[in-house]
Amino acid sequence: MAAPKVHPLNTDEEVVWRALTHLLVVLRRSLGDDLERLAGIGGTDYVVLMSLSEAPRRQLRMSDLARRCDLSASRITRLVDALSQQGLVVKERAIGDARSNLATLTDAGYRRLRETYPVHLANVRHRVFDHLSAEEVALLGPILERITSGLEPKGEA
Amino acid sequence: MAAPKVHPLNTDEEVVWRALTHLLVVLRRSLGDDLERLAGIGGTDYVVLMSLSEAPRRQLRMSDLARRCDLSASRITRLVDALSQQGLVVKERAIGDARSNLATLTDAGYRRLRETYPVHLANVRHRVFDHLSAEEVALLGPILERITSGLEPKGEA
DNA sequence: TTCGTTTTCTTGCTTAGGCAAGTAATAGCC
DNA sequence: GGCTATTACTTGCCTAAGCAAGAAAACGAA
Repeated sequence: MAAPKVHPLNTDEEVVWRALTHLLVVLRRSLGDDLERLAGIGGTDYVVLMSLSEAPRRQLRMSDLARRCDLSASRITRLVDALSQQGLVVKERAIGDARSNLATLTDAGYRRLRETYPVHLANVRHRVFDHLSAEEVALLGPILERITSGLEPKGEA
Repeated sequence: MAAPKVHPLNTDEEVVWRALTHLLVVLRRSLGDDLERLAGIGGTDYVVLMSLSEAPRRQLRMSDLARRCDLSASRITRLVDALSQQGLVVKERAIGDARSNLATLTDAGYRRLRETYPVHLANVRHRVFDHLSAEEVALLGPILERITSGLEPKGEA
C-alpha cells in the first residue's frame, strides 16, 4: 500500500509493454473483424461453439461454458440463447439437477464450426504465426503460459 | 478465397494460441480492474492522459490522440469531454485550423497521472514482468513488435 | 418435513466502444 | 469570388459485456 518503490520499466520492458498493450486492443479487434467479415460469425460465437465442440458429448453446463470462454454468466445466457435461435446449439435442463442448464452443440452447429475453421485458421496464421519462426513459437509458449497462469484469481494473486 | 489448404496449428502453436487468446481477454480486464480499484481511474482514461503527457506541449489533436490510444474518434470525443469535466484536460479550437480541436493535459491532469503512475507500474510488474526473466523480456520485444506491426492496416495486409 | 442457505441461471440496467450520418471549416478549382 | 471536395469532429444509435438483484432448485439441519 505504501508504494514500496517499484523499479520503473527498463528499455526492453518498455518495448514489450508498448507492444503488448497495443496487441491487447488491436489483435483482438482484428481477429474478431476477420471472422465476422470472412465467415459471418462473431468472434465470441466462434469461441462458444469451439468450446462446446471440445467438451465430452459436445455439451457443457452454462457456468462451465462461461468459464472456458472467459465470459460472465449473463453474457453466456444471451449468447447461447442467440445461438440456439439459429439452431447451432440446444439448451436443456440437466437431468438430476434442474438448476443447471446444459448447452449442447447441434450437428448444424458442428457443421458450421467445421466450415468456419479454415477461415479462422488462415486469419490466425496471417495475423500471428506468419510473423514467427518455429523457434520463437517454442519459446513463446511457456512465457505466455506463465503470464496467464498468474492471472486466474480475479482479484489479488 | 478457395481455401488454399493452410496447415493446422502444430502443438507449439496451439499452446501459444490458447495462451494468447486467453491473455487478450483476461490481461486487459485485469489491468483495467487493477487501475480502477487501486487508483480510481479507468484504464482508458489512463491511456488518454498518458498519451497527452508524452506529446509536445502535452497537447494533441483529437484525431491524433485517438490514433495513439487505438480508439475511434467518437470514443475520444466522449472521453475527452468527460476528462475535461473533471478538469484533467482542456479542449480548445486549434488556431489556424478551426476544424481541429486540441486536447491539452492540465496541471491537475499531470498531477493525477504522477499519482497514478506508481500504482500502474506495480500492476504491470505484478501481472507481467514478475513472471519473466530479463532474457525473456529481451526476446519478447522484437517478437511482439513484429506481430503488432503487421496489424496496422485495418483490413487486409 | 420444513425452513434457511447455497448454487445456478436469468433479467434489468449500465458502461465501453464503434459506425454512420451530420455539421463546420478548409482547400482546390474555375 | 463562388462551388465542390475533403477533413475533423460530434451526435445518435447500436452491440458487446458486466454487475446486481431476482427466481428456482437443491442441500442440510432441526
